[in-house]
Order: sequence, then structure tokens, then C-alpha cells
Amino acid sequence: MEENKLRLLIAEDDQNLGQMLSDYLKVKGFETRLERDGEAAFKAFIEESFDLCLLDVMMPKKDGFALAREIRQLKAKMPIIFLTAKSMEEDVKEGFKSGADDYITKPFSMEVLLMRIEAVMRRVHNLKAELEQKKEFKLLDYSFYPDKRVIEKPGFERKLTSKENELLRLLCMYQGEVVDRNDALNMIWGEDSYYNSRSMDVYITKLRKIFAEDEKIQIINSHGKGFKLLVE
Amino acid sequence: MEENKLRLLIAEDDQNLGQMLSDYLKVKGFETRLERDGEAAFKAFIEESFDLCLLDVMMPKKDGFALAREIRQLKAKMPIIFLTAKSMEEDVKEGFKSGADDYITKPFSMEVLLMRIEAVMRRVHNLKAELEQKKEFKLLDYSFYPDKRVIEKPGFERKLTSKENELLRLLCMYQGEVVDRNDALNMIWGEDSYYNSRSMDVYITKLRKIFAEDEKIQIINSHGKGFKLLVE
DNA sequence: GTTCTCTGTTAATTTGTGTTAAGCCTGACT
DNA sequence: AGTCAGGCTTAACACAAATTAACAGAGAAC
Repeated sequence: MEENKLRLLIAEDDQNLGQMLSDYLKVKGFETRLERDGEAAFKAFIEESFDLCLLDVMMPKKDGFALAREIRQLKAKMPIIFLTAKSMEEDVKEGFKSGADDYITKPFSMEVLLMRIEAVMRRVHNLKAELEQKKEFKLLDYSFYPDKRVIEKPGFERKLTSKENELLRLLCMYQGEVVDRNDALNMIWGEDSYYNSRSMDVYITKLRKIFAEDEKIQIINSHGKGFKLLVE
Repeated sequence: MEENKLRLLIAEDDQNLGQMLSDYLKVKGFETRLERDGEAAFKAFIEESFDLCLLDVMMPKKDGFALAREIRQLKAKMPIIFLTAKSMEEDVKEGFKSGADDYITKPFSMEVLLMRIEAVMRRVHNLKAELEQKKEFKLLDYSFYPDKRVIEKPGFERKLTSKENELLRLLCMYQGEVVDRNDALNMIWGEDSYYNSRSMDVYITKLRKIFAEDEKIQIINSHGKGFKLLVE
């Protein structure tokens, strides 16, 4: 947990390949956890926290696609790369539907894999950076300008207090996915305590009131996890 | 806090390297605070005030880039140097996008690091010095001449009192970012007390009146933090 | 179901700002 | 010295933002 390394979850049922992958990636400076089937991998995912998943498509108990969907349910933007033995078109399509960031067909060279991993991590970084710099978020007919701390739509304008502003910005950045309560607290309030948490709830209520007219814009609670901004 | 020493925030998860860095830099006359992961470092950043940050790129919980972005959100010009294990081109690019002032690839010698730190601090000083010497600030059609203590635009001229002048100069120097209340008080009033603070509020009101016609020029309060001059 | 924890909401409280006007210096002028 | 004006501070009051309290419900866990 406190190493210098990115943590990879590897789900691969071929013992040889799996071990090889794991060893190679360890040498290359990653921390790895290797599981031999979909269920074990999912369990591992819940237990630990990972930065990227390498999932074999064909696995016992739970195939890579199903696993990916379950993982994405928990963490919508978790970077995932599929390893697929068949180089079939259909697999690839299905893979991207389950939310692959990339896929790689066996056999592959370790160097290629490494490059893909790095590319995915880079892409994730860039996405985040872009969102944070965004000057305007559009939510249906609303336009939200985080820098100006204003949200408006035709015939309506509302200035936001700084907490309202930061919270809405965060929700917009991760529109459609759950923003973790603790993450939000740490980012906006600087720490995560009981009282902060209640304070945040109060601000959620305030934001909800802003969008009260529009049934299509909702801030949904995910019990025990956080909140998600849902549009449409 | 009371020394004339520069305060460094070091975020490095490798305990050995981190301690070594911290010790070395202390000997060299810096005040340091060492944190082992991105979240802890961010918390430290909120708690204390630093002159420069040394951030490892690969860290648990929050990587250096993400941390840098969050730090820059709070203090847009905070000097940041990345420590990166991989000497990858892409990382460097990404780093500069997150707003690196410099980066340094491991392994590095302490002497090199020291030189980089000094270079960055010099650069920052120069920037600041330049801003402080600036003879004219342009705010849309207004021209503000701090030395003459005058602000004017076609068909309008207003002399400024020295407090008005210094406060506006400060806001202009950090246009678009929040100028910390305490910093402003210390710089202009020489100390930071309750009454000074109220006095400053009075001057903020005066400045706002000057720009009252122009909706595009605003002095925005950031609750509990300070004020920011926003143009456009 | 019962219990416990987590959330939604409103209201009360505390803390921070905005603004006006009155007071107090200080230096300029007589 | 007297007084005047400008610049700054202090007081006072109104209002806003953020936190905390209080209570009602929801959801999960047992």
C-alpha cells in the first residue's frame, strides 16, 4: 500500500502466463496481484485498491467481460486492459462495450504490454487534468461556470458559494459516476470527519434545490459510498 | 514558521529516499515536511504554508500529478518540482501540463536537486519582482498605474490612496487567483489583526465601487480565504 | 421485524463579509 | 496654535456562508 508503485490486478487462468506477467511487471516497478479466475479476481478487487486491471477474457467461473462490468459498477473509470487469446473481431467489440480501455491479443510481447499499460495510465491522467481545467459544464439548458461560481440558464442565474461551487464542480467532473464521499470531503473540506460529512449533506440539499424544477437532473445518493450527478 | 527559512513540502513514499531528502535539505537550510502519500501531502499543504513542493510522481492514494493539480487549484503559482522514477518523455509532458516548474529523474544527486530548487526559487522571485515593478496594469479599458497611484480609462480618472493603491496592486499581481487575506494584511498593513481585517474589507468596498459599472471586472470573495480579482 | 448506521432536510448557531458613517489622526495651510 | 482636509480606522448593523444540531426517514445488517 505504501510502495512507490502502481498496483495492478492481473486475472489470468493460465498459470504460466500469469506468473510470467506478474514477475515481469514486478521487475518493471509495478505491484501486482495475480488471481486465477474471475471470482477470485473480483474478491481481490474488493479487498485491495488497484490502479489498473489486466483481465483475461476466457476464465473459469466468471469471464473477463462479466468481471469488467462488475468492476466498473464499483468504480466506473477503473482502467481495464483485456487479454484475449482469440483475435476475434467480436470479442474486441464486446470488450469495448464492457468498458475496455485497451485490449491486447495473445501472444504478445512484454514490451508491447508495458507500452499499453503506460498509455492507458497516461490517458487517464490526461482526462482528469482536462476536466479539472474545464471552464464550462453544460447540464441540459444549464451552464455552469466554475471559475465565475455561477450557474445559469435562460431566464435564470444563481451565484454559488465556494462550497456549493466546488461540490458541483466535482459532481460535474464525474457526471454519471459516483463521487466517493471521502474523496469529496478530502478534496473540498481538506479532511474527512463526521461533521464535514454532515455539512456536505447540507450542500447536497442546496444543490438539489437548484435543480429541483428539472426532473432530468438529479443528484443521487449511493448509500455508504457517495453521490452521483445524473442527467437525463 | 518563524524562521527565514524556505519551507518545503516533500511527498515521497520511499521512506529511505524521503528521509534522506528531508535530512539533506534541512542541513542545507530549508524547513521540510515529509509526507508518504498524495493524500497526506495534500492535507499537509492545507494545514501549513510552503514555499515549494517536491512531489514524487508515483505515489499511493494520489499520484504526484493529481496532487499538483489540486495544489494549483488552491495556489495557482505554487512552485512544484516533480521527482520521477521513469525518465519517460510522456511523463515529463504530462508533468508540465499539471504545472511543473521543473522535474528531476531518479536517481539524482543531492547537488543537482539543490541546484534545481534554487533555480526554481530564483525564477519565482524574478516573476514576483517583475510584477511588483510593473508600471501599468490593464484591466479591460482601465489602466492602473501603481506608481502614480492613478487608475483611469477614457473619460475617467481616479486618484488612489496608498492603501487603495497597494491593495489593488496586490489583486492585480495575482489577477485571477485568490489573494490570501492574511498575506494581504501582512504585506500592506504589516500585521494581521481583527481590525486590520475589517479595514481591508472597507477598502475592498472602495475598490468595488470603482469598478461598479463594469460587470466584467469583479472582486470576488473566497469565504475564509481572501479575495480574487476576476476580469471577464 | 429490530437495530444500527447513513442520509435528507430544516433550523439554529457561529463565523466571516459588505457597507455606511462616525471618529481619529496627521500634515498642510493660515 | 487653530482648523481643515484627506486618509485610515473603528463601530455598528445587516447580511451571507458554513457549521452544527435536531429530528425524521431509508437502507442495510442482524
